[in-house]
Amino acid sequence: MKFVEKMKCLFHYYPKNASFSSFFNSFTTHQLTTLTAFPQDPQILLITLCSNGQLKEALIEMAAQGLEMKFEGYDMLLNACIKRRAFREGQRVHAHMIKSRYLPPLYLRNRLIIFYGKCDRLRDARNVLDEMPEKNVVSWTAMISAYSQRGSASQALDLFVQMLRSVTEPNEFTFATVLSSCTGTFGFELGRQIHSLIIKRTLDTHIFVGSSLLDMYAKAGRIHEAREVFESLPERDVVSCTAIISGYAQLGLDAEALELFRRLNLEGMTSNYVTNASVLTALSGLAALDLGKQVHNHVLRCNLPFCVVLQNSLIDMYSKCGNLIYSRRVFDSMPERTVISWNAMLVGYSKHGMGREVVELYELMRNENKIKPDSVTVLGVLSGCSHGGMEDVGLKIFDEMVNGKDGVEPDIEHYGCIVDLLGRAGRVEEAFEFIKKMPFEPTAALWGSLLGACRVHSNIDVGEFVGRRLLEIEPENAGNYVILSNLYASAGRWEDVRMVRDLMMKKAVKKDPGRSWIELDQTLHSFHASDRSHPRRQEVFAKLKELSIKLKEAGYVPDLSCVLHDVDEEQKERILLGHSEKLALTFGLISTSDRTPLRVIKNLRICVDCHNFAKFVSKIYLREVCLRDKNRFHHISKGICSCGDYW
DNA sequence: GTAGGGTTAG
Repeated sequence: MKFVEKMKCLFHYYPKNASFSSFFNSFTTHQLTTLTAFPQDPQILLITLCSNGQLKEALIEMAAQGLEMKFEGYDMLLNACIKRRAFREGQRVHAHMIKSRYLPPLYLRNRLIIFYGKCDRLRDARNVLDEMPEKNVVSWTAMISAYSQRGSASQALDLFVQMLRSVTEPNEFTFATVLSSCTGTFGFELGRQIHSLIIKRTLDTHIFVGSSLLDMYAKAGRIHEAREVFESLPERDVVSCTAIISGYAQLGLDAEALELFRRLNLEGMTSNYVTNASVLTALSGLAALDLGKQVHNHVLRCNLPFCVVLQNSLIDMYSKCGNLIYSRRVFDSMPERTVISWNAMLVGYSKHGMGREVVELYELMRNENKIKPDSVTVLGVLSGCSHGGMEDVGLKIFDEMVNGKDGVEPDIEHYGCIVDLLGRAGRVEEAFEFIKKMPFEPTAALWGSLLGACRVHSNIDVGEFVGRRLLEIEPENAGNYVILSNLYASAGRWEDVRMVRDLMMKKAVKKDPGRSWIELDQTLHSFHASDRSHPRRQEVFAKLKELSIKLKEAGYVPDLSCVLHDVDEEQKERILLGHSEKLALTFGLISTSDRTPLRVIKNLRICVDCHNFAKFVSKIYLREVCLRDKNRFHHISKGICSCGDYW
């Protein structure tokens, strides 16, 4: 009894504006259990019930206490509801306050905002804020945070601006929160102004504010500014390090992300699952399978919590490194999956041209009926049907989507998949009609996909129309000129071939430099066209010469139409032989033992000649070649490619 | 009491 008396005394003197829950959390479970064994002060009973997680009983007690309910009781109840995200229960507590005409102090109103925010009830949270006779920095920040975490960036920014006009000054919590909503053109402009404000208050080296700031710059594509903020931080922690690594990775600066990850590890950075998920994104981009496996091992060894996000990253990494068996193994082992897990697996099959597996998995997803498909799901399925030669299934799924069966709103990308699908199947005219009837303005990418189909199926009428249209709306894209010129060449229209080439020279079209690479023993060997920088370049070029002769004897004919430079044939052949994917492939041949499969990655689409070259290599040297280009995987074996020569 | 980084697609 002594203990109970002592506690009652403590309650009495406990400061009224302080959190009661924190006071009570300092008691051990044993002490709390002891308490329940004694005749109760109603207030103590309520507190004990909340601490034991007996929310239902606590609500009954609240009803019984009626007008006697006090600050401490409400505080405990709300605290329990926030912890458990118990919306209905919390709502009853709020209703009880109103019914008893209890006027909650500022602190409790703030707790209500936090409670509603965590339960996704933004409208309710906002009502509490709007009805407050006075607000402090916590009230504003809690509401801004609620908006920002629910993805309502513009509302978060609006409220922040409103706060600046009020008497309350933002603090480091507010800045760290609001910066995470500074995305898009407008958000970024405001973010810059906030940055100046932060500098004025010498808050720019605050670790929370700083990481939020650097993340904002990175997401706006300003990686140098992000790096500057990162370097100016007086101390670093796992979040700021992860923010900068993921900044690089998300911009496709995979090598830089990896480099930084390695350096920070050497400096003693502790990584967590977010860091590892981010570095896996970079490794996916690089197709660095050995390094990816290393991260996987590391995660297992360190007993990092194996959360869905990390597993999703692993699925994606293995699939982008060409190892779908491993992807599926991770997928199958997951106790819980999100829509992203399904999407990553579906997109994996799709990029490998495995249409049947895509459709099977999609059916499994729908039969399980646990996770709802989203826009990316359908995109993966449609493109999987297209790449996997399952036109009818794809069209059926698209129809269902348009009729609202999936609950997914079709957008221009989905229409693009159908254009691709029809074009691939040789139904070029139909694809053309489909575009004309779309409820969207066709994009350059969409016309581009139709132009590709026109070339493969030699449809000069549609192709000429589409090609000229494309040169108008996207004159800087070299790829369009190449395809149109190929199309004219296939029809023997040499005048037009010359015209397209001249036009291309005149418009000074810059082409993305092609790059290919191959991973050997955890090292990436990268090549660009006619690259002479690799330490083993002489061996590579010697082998390439040998290959050229050997392959020609076997029937390989260089496709000179892939070279648009106005040079003689001999030189064209030399240019063609210097393509980066041929260099990487040749390097793989001389650096690995017989029959080892070769995995080559190219940053752009593979050219027709290199594709053909790889097919001959696979046949003559009995090698399996797995080639990842910008669009998809090519599994080449015994002279045959999984893409069916259409990509 | 309020705070920063993450996974698919493009």
